[in-house]
Amino acid sequence: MAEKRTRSKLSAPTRPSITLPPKPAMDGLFSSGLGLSPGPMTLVSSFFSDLDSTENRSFSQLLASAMTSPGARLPHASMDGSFMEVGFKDGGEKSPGFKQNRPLNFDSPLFTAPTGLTPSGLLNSPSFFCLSPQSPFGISHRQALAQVTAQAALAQSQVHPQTEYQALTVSAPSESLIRHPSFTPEETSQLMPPLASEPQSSAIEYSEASQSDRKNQLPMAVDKPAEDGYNWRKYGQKPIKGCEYPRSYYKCTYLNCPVKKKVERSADGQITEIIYKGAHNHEKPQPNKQAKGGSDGNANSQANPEFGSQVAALNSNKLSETMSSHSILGKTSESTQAAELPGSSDSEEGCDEESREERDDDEPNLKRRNTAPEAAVVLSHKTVTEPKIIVQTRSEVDLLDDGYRWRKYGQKVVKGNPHPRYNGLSIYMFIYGSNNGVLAIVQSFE
DNA sequence: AGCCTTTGACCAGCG
DNA sequence: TCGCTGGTCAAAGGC
Repeated sequence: MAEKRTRSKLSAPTRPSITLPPKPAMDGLFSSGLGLSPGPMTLVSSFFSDLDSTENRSFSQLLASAMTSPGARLPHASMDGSFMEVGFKDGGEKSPGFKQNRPLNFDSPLFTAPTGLTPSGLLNSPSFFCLSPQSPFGISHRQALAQVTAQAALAQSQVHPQTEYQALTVSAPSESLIRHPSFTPEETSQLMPPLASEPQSSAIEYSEASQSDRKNQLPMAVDKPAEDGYNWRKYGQKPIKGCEYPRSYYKCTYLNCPVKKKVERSADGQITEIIYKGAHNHEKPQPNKQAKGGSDGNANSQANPEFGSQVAALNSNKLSETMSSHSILGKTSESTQAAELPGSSDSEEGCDEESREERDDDEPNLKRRNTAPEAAVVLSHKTVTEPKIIVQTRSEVDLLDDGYRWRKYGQKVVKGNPHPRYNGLSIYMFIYGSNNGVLAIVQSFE
């Protein structure tokens, strides 16, 4: 193959120079030295302002309407009141330059979120639309297990002093978690026992392991990736237009394992997105069987810039600063333009929160989460933004049928997505506990 | 020696 | 057809 290549073109493609293309104004916002990066739910709020360009509905209304949309049907359609316990403190602060920044009514107590982040930014974030609608992505079952474990540890930390929380945050995998369709509810619940009860062994294990890792990682190993339990080998990287850091490509090093992942970083070097593709066909390697370099799951992590940078960032930033949703950074204008903002047709029907709450009570089988979320964006007053994980599922049903509550609150059409029905990126809010939420971003394909 | 990252090149898809 | 971009390969070198 190499011969073939050498025979063909000799002219290497010109590497795109970083000439600062018209990046979304959001980027400027977040890198403008505000100090406090926007929180994930601010993204959400702005996203709805985009979705609904003709009406001035409140965020909760949008949530409610989206809730009843066909594409967002909840198999156990119900919402517990805890969802409403979370106050959305963002006053509708939006990113300048966003296409449509209609003010929203954020009086409705939906989320707690740091200010300055717009959901539109999330949806328009560079990485958000970098997904290829053609390839069937899917975070592997075991991968998700590992991530859930890690995220559980993170959640545990939320009840501890901030310093410890930060430490755990650093130790947590940079891959934040997302609801994964391959999880059975039983498995998930096993991993996520009630926070108030006994500590999660898995989480503790992870925490302990990562503590030792921290000792090695924090001071020096800036480039070390975080752990997801698997060994990865970097097989390529590509510069991203307008982004200082390239996108990196990793393969699972297990023999014949097809799993790959892409890692993208924001302009400040923090991981913005991790996209898994495929499912592992093997057990997660034992810690002592993982390649040296170790617990981070990236066997040879001596120079892995993506993960370590986040560690460094988390280590150097104050907690409030780490709340920034770097998952929205680094977007190129092109990829932003690649997505349109249709009025979410399935958000038309209204559905009030109260009725959902009632349904929730009628759905004893619906799992109620009191523990850490396992998704990309964790919302609470001690939220730390993790890089966004995007999972491509076969359809939204895969997500919605996993036994947990998901509320669809947004959808965007992805250009060229052939999926006849789910032709866009869907965003789900996972409802659990009292003051946390999980953001799941699903791209349908087929 | 083995496994990794780096890096330039190749290929396909798309507009 | 051309240029751009995403994804991948594989040689080279490092640890």
